[in-house]
Amino acid sequence: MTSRTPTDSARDIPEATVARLPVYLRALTSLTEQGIATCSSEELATAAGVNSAKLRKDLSYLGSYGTRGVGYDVDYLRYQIAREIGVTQDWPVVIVGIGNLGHALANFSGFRSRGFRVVALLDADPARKGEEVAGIEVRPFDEIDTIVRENGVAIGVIATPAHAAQDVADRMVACGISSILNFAPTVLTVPPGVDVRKVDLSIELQILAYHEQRKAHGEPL
Amino acid sequence: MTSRTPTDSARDIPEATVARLPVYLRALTSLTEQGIATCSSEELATAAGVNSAKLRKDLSYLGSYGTRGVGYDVDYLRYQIAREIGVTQDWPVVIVGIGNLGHALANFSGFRSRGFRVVALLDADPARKGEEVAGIEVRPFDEIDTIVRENGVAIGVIATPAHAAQDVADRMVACGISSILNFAPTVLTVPPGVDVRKVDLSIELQILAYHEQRKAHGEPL
DNA sequence: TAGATTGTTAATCGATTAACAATC
DNA sequence: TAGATTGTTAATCGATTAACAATC
Repeated sequence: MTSRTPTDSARDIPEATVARLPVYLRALTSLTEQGIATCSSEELATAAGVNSAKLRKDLSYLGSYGTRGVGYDVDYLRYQIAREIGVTQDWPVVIVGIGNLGHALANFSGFRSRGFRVVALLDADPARKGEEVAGIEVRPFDEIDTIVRENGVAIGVIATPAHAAQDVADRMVACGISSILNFAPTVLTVPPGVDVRKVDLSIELQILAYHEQRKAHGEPL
Repeated sequence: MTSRTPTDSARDIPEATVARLPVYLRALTSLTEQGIATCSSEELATAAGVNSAKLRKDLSYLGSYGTRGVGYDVDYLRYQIAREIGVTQDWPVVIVGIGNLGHALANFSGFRSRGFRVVALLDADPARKGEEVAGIEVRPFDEIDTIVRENGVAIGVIATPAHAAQDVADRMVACGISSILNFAPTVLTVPPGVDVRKVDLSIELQILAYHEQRKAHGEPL
């Protein structure tokens, strides 16, 4: 860390570390459920699937939440990481595109338990209005402005076909959403200040295929 | 590139590059569909959402498939990348866990068009035997050994609840699968030589939440 | 105190980027 | 030839890792 004042509690956390914090959070939750109150960096690292040097380095960006010679208090560390990520309160989320994938996302129970709350399901097809999925009413896409404003939505999920995704993203940005999780297999263009993350099934499979192909040809591991 | 013999056509492609090749592939397909036969690194980079220096560096690991002063032949480059990734033939794939997500995956049309073929849908619940999803019969999980052997399956997709995922992975590995795409929110332990990639909705959302939280607090972008 | 384990340092490794020589 | 654009170099930046001093 270069410089820190007491007020800006934690700055400059590397992206690679940010991406692992949710993994640590989950591992800690799992330890709590097993009734484990204290753990070493070695134990937590194993539960999270990383090595302990990386874990300690990552945690060092947040502060000093362990005790030398002892380890970490599971609940305390869990809370500190949750606070750092920002999931001590719920984030309202909208899902756009209620096809097969949208259905699956709406029904995903991990949402609620991990700091997110689906406030609306939106679909471009007006005929679907009033339909209910996972106890949430499907509403017309045009209502997005109202819904975002009324609920203070900052995060949007795109589960539409590829051809519709850019328009949906534009509309999301226009009504104030500044973080987008995109499941549509297309590159989105958004203004600076808007974060986009993508989840792409066929890209993941192709990465596996690349390595698989090399295994098959007798390459060294 | 350190050293290459004529026979080992392309070695030592960095992981970061491998992860982007599918993105280039998609961008090239899209250019073809637009009737564009030739493109510069700048144009392709824009379509893929990266900068042109990175694109050229990435392509340089595969070989020299462009023409200085001219650019790339879209179809030719597309084929070369597809060959490098290994998606010039179809890869047989099994999906385990036919809940909401499994349904969505089974119906995902991008599978077929991008080098993969779902040969079986497997579910632990014997009552679901005979059910049909996306024109594919749901079969009991126990038949996995037969199915993998008969179809030469190397890639498995796990779409089960978290608590079942490790058992499914063990069973996949036991019958010869060496690449796993895991949608269950849990860390999988597998032997060396087996590749696992994970897709995790709540982790992606938490990464967005972290950045969103900082925006809200007036941090610089 | 002795043993254990954190938090940090410093070295290494890998990825990105800008610039430009090569060359169509 | 002149203009355009690739493929490569080298510098920079960020991530990982091992080792260990600090300290409970």
